[in-house]
Amino acid sequence: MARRTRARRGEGDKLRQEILEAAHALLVETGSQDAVSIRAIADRVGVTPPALYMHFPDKDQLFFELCESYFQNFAGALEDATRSVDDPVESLKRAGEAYIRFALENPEHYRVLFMSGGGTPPDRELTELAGFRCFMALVEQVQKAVDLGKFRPVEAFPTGVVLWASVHGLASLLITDDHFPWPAVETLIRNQIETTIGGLLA
Amino acid sequence: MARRTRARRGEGDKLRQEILEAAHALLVETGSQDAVSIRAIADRVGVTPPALYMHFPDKDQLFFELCESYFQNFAGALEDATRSVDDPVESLKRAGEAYIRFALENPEHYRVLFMSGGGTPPDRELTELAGFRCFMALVEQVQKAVDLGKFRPVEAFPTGVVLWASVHGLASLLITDDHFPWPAVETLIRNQIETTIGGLLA
DNA sequence: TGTACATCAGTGAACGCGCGTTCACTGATGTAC
DNA sequence: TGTACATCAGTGAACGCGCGTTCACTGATGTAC
Repeated sequence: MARRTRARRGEGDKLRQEILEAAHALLVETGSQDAVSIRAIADRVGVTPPALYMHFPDKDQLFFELCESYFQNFAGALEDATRSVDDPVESLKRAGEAYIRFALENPEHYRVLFMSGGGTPPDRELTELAGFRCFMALVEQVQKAVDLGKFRPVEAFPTGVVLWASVHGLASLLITDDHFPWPAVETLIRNQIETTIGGLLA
Repeated sequence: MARRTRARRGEGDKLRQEILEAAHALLVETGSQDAVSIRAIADRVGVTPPALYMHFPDKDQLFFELCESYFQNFAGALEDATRSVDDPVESLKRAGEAYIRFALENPEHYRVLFMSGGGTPPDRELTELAGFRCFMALVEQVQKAVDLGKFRPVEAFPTGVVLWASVHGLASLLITDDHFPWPAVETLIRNQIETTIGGLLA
């Protein structure tokens, strides 16, 4: 195990940051929160396991903070994709595309955020609250599309679920099934979004 | 730990069956293959852990057999739903509905079969081969719908992916997110299938 | 029918492993005089 | 400027745990004579 030079008085946050980065790297390598151990993180940073407890009360809290940052990335990606897009239908298409692309570019983040099932209690709350806000933005766009007469007069909330399920379905299948003979990803993304949106057009 | 009476000479299969049933029950309770230990299975059956090795070479093989039976149930449910349905569009709708219902009624089976990510090597092969056959049946129906002029002239294989992703998306979201304020499941299933199929109609 | 024996399903103890977390401690860093 | 001291980031050893798997064994079951 490589020794690291001890932090100066004010530099406690440096190790804290390194711990989060190491945890992130290991999560990417193993693909599962359970498979990343406190000991492995400490080893990666070059520190003994108890040192982590100077910065995090326990393992759950450590991963909770990691999730928090993942979710910010995710929400940011969606926002970037739809910023200054007025047409709600176009906005939904771009959000859907950005959603799937984020999942494919950050499969481990996506897995933790949306496919991890149980998860630890604090994680769940976070994902649910922040995720719910993202979802409601989607519902708003659906309502707008209905009001403008571009969509059939569907109920906005359940229709939001249809769209979410559609993009989540493609993203999670692609992440999970490595060996399936997938057609070109670009084609799949386009088909998925065009078909689903197409089913809603007036 | 409750003692069980030792099996008669020819009754080795009885314990074997009990082991599979206990493993299944524990999988349903914990929701994850990793969380079910050899020791817990043995305990549930009323036998010591090494006894399991009389019937299975290792833990992976045990769960592989479990998966195998799950997949038979799944494929059977799809077949039952589409038997003697001639119209390919109707067949696709029924298969989609049966798919989602199977997932919701057997969330642990579904999780193991389609959401478990890595999984053990033998499991993967099985799911991929048997799953691929189910998928190709779906693709056939799509092609038939195109040939009959009921669907737009889409490519059958990538369109099969759209349909699969759509039902998988709803099923896996419902299984994963217990706390989301889901509208009525019946509504969600209907919307998901009608919208996606609707996007393909000629 | 009665007894000696072979079979083999299941046992009990142990293996080495990695885990999250605790606790008393050390020793470089910074401070007060 | 030099020295004694307080701080506190990080250490080393240990805790109790559950895991999959192994191995020599036991003892009821069934068989051969």
